[in-house]
Amino acid sequence: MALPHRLSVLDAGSYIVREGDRADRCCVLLGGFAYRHKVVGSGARQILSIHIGGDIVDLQNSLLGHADHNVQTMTRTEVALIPRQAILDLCARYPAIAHALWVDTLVDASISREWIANIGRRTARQRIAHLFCELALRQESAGLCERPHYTWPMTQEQVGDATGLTSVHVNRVLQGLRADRLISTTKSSVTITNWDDLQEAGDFNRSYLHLPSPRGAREMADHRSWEFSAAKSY
Amino acid sequence: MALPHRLSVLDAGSYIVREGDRADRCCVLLGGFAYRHKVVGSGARQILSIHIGGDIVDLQNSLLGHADHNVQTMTRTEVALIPRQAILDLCARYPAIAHALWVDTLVDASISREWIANIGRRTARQRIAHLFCELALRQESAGLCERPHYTWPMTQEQVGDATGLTSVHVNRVLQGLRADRLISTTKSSVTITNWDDLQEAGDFNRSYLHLPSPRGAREMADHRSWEFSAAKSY
DNA sequence: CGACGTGTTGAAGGAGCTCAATCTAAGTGG
DNA sequence: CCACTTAGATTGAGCTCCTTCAACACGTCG
Repeated sequence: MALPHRLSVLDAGSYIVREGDRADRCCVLLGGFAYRHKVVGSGARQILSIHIGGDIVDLQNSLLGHADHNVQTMTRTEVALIPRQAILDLCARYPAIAHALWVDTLVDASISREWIANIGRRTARQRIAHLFCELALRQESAGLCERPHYTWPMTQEQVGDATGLTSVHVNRVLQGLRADRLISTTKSSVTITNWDDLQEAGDFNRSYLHLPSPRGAREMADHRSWEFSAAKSY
Repeated sequence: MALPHRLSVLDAGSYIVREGDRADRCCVLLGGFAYRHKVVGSGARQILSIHIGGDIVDLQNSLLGHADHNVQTMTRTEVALIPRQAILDLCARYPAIAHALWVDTLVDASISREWIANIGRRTARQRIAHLFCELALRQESAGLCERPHYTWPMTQEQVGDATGLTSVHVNRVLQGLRADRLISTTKSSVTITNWDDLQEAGDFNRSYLHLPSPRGAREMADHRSWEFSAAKSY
């Protein structure tokens, strides 16, 4: 909050960044949901990632200079817009923060890789179940929801655009998941009735999210050793 | 070369990193080709990215602490292995290098995003044509090849694993591309007979690669301004 | 109340898959 | 230098998962 920033509330469907934009500010999602997407030549849309409160949605664009994809809100959202230069200065002044932000973008990249595998090599049912697991676990880990109830902001068409399917097929697969009592849905929420089976159905393994876990303690130690080295240098 | 490192020559098919490994060193590809991949529950493999001489193939893993995917050589390669801590120290001492490496991983992430769109929303023919364009352009830009002849280290099965297709279907699509005189292939090379048409066939737009271009001068200026800010802080 | 966004359903078709056989070229050992 | 092996490329036939197109249902909101 000490950084210069501007708070803003956006309606669902607003564009935060458009492909090709020169990125002069960086957007942090304070509440609500947003997603990144690209539009291919045929006009079809591919959703690249989904973002929840707390996510930095376009640090990538800020650092690369111009946006290579769109960022759009999925629900009404509250965002903080931070000038690009403020982020750069912050990173220059506090190497440990730079490191933390770097790691944040690396986790983001890890999620992208999992999505490549998800879309490239899994069945429609697996892809959709996997998406449910990911979003639920991330919300839970961010302290936004509690097992087994989660916010589900996506339309079936958006699920299709995220998984490389059509909305019609998504509808049929969802019926299957409901019939098998893995999930139950309302307008804008999901209940994961059976976590174990849903994970199994989605071939889901949380490790790619790099969330804190029993192994967290060791990673923490690593980071500390890095700060130490940094301190040595000055 | 001033960093501590160990040079090594690896046969085709060697694993550089395995999923789950604790990453204590970072691998730079000096020559040859390598690829990242994941294996999903069904046993199918998805290739996540392809790497050429000069690429840093597992900076991500080094910084995240443990590998979330495999890295394997595609041809005989020469690599330099650098201790993880040496990279961290280097970053702590020279913020501008840290920034450059960060940007390198961001470009990597941008390529992953394009792959998501490629696999999720393009036809088999588009996906494969797109892959040809990407690899050719990256080789050219790295000064490894000259238009219109490129090294092509991939088997048809690997092309399938990269594009989410089967090798049988890749074979048929390749026949189509050859018949349309977009490419011609030998054992381990491609000639792109018609760049314009291949780009068109692959719905390819180079911007996601963030290569130097007419707009490069301006980006350079941005980086310099960042260094200035960094200098100010000390 | 009508319009619109979203979810649901049916029927038909096709892009890409599976399985299995065959072909080719480049080793490899004797 | 040749028989043998093997990895990869090629081909055919049948099938299926998912798409396409089109209609309809339902709730919300101005």
